[in-house]
Amino acid sequence: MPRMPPPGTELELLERARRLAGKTLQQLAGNMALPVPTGQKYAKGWIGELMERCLGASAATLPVPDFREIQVELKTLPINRLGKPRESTYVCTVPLNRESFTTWENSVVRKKLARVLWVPVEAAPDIPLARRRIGNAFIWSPDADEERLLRTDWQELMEMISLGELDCLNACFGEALQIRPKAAHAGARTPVSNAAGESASTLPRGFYLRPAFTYCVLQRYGRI
DNA sequence: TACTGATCATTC
DNA sequence: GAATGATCAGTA
Repeated sequence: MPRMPPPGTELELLERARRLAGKTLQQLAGNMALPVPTGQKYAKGWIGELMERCLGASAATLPVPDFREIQVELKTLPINRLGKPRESTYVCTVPLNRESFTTWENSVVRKKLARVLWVPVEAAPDIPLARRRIGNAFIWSPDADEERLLRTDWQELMEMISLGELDCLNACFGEALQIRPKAAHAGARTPVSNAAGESASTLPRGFYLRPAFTYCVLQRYGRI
């Protein structure tokens, strides 16, 4: 499987990403000698994996930043014809064990979002996967307002979990950050410690950034 | 049309 | 089974 070596610096990563701007997924896959999937229902995550290979991400499947050498996380962002994100952005799984409860400063969400390479990708439903183009990538860190928003949401959501209110926690909570199921199917279960400290099991959840938040990031930093 | 809850592929 | 990468699809 072809894969670029990891970038040594942020600048090198950014230059690599910028060279991909305007290219189609077909062109990129062709360079890497990979087939473009047919049928988008079965291609979830393919664009992300393609970009990892093209840019030299090194930490696939590990709960650490994609570019571990320079501590940068890679996120592709599907953009519709209006330049708005078409989907929410998955951040990480939600810790449900008391042992993993921590402060915002030490949270995985904050670590993952501290430094992100956003790669906008054209994603109108009527454009076939092969013809979708890569946009102008940029490296982002939350500014004071964004960080405050994320911290407030994170603290509210984690407080509900630590109070044992997981059952009434749905995707409606959180202004920028929300919690939604993150599982192979609705029957999946993961261990959870409840309010009484007893162990139980529940559907695995993930933290996601709402499209409205990533849209603001796009407007502050980027353009397609 | 946007949003929530559900789901799909791959890898370890 | 659980982590990664996400998008699908029903419905409000």
